[in-house]
Amino acid sequence: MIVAREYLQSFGIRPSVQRVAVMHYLLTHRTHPTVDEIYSELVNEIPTLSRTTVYNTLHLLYEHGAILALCIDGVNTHFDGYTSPHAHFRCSQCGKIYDVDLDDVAFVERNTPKNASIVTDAQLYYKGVCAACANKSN
Amino acid sequence: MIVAREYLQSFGIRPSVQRVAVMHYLLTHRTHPTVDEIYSELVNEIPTLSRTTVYNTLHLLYEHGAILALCIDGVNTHFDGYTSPHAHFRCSQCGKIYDVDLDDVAFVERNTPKNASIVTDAQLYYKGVCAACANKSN
DNA sequence: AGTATTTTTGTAATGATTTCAAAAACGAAA
DNA sequence: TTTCGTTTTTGAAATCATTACAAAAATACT
Repeated sequence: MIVAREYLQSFGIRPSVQRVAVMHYLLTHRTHPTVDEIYSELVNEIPTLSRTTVYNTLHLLYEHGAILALCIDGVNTHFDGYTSPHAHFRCSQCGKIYDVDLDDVAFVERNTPKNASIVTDAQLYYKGVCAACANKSN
Repeated sequence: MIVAREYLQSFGIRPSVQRVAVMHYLLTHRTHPTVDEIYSELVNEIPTLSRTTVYNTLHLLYEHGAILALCIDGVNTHFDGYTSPHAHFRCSQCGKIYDVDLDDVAFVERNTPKNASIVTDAQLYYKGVCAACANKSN
């Protein structure tokens, strides 16, 4: 948790118990969880935790650039504590979201829209069926 | 409308009045509209049109690969009748979604996830503030 | 025409997210 | 450490996009 606390402070975010817990969860779980997945886990260690606080916190972290927000399945927003440039792949069968390495990390930046005055975010995602699910259904 | 009708048939989609109207709208409006924007326009020419039909139709068109579905603002799904490889840029100020050309169209395909058995869709999007909005607020 | 199939429609339900105001926690100053 | 102002958290209620569903309408087939 010490890491999460300092990480938050490096973004100028006050490290409340709830914020540290959310940030810590994202730094230690590379599963791209939803609000509800985060809430359901953390409410065990913080019984008074409110879903709204999780929403508020994720919003705050996102605004400060401390986490990524993935709009990929059209239903839930998924969150990622790993902010280095990479893409995502969502399996429509199992719903898992995988990280995808890029052969040319500068590509996204190089193609920044010409009419953009500020760019705050860029995401590349793939959808399909993962190898694990393809094997199962054979 | 003749173009939309034939376009649908080329995907093996039965060209009902409603489907042709939706497809025609997307082929003639490069604005990445939402379900509601499409519905509100088309209900003028098809007074009995139902929102559910627009949902059904867009779903069908998407499943057949006739249109793109953009999950970019976390609230509404936006649709695009222009399916050639390109990225998108959403201005968080005005909400407009712009098309973005890519300097290397093969990039996305080249970085297809290694653990993907099937890839059905790939999207690259940017978020930020467009030049038009940046000028206004100065 | 008559029947089976597909498509459309409208209403009701679902469920993620936001709103909002009160309560609690925190920080600074004395 | 008390007090006061500010920030944060909380929970209930509201919002709103999307889905479920079953009846009605349109279409295809014989």
